[in-house]
Amino acid sequence: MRRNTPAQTRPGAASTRLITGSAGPDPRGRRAALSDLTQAPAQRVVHRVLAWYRRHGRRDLPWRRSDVTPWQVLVSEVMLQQTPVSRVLPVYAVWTARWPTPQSLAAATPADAVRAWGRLGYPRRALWLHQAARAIVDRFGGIVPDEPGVLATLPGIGRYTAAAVAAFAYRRRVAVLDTNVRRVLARFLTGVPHPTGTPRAAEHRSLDALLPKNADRAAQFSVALMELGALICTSRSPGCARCPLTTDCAWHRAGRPAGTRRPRAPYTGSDRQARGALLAALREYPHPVSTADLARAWPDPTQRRRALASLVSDGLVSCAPGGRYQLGPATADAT
DNA sequence: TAGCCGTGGGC
DNA sequence: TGCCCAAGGCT
Repeated sequence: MRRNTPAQTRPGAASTRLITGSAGPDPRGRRAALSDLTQAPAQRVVHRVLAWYRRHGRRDLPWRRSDVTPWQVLVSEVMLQQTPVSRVLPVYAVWTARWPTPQSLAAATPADAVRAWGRLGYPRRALWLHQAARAIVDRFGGIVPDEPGVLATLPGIGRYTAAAVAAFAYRRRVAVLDTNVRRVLARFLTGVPHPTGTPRAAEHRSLDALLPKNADRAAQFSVALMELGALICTSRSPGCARCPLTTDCAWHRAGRPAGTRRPRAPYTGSDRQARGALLAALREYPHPVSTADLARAWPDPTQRRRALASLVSDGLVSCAPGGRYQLGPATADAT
């Protein structure tokens, strides 16, 4: 298998080095390349990315407007997890109009949240957001926390989302390492086209080293880097000709080698598809649904039972009177 | 850590 | 037409 060519390192080069990918021996015996940024100091990278963003990258997205609240930023970040911007926009508009504060969502039922989630995908996020709203009300007086470590204690808020909320809602100087940023840095610094697995500590260190000292500028840089990955340095068809970092990019220098990626499990016929079909049937009606309706949504009885059981286990579905099923978890006072 | 968890648009 | 992908998180 072909290995990527490290960026050229000149002897006696200066000390500005950023490390990315897996530093040290990796499981397959590869040593990560060290990219010498002498020819492209961190400041120049930051400057180029910010200049590109100001001229070409800036999209008018509702969660980027100056009047957004931390709560709205949090909602947008959860919705954007593994979900394209274009599909988030309409659901975000509905959610933020209906539940503009943590208090308002906390006062709703989990079933309302799941129903309003529609077909965004990964519907457990609706439950998590609802639980997060209640936690924010109960534990933080209705104020969205501004510390990444505290944010990450909320359901559905992991390291990325916590950093994003802290940086974008509170202008905290926090490295925001999402899949776009990982791809940009991996390609630029080490020539790896598709970083895989959980982000490594070395990747966080590389991003920290790049991050401007000024908190506001750091947040701008994070948005710009994410945008660069989303619009130019894309996974499938990168627009290197339009990229402000091409001339110093290790991956570009190496001739853009293909790299390898992990195969993903088939979706058609999977339990995931079955769950989705059952949830779609449950969303279709405002009232509890009969087992016959669910059978029409997913005919295979064994898989239907399994999928339904997992949905109930997740709290996305619960039993209703008359052997029917409804959206949302069983309520504590239902008995 | 790997497997699991939705959905629909684009190529 | 399928395959690939999109601002992850949880167990």
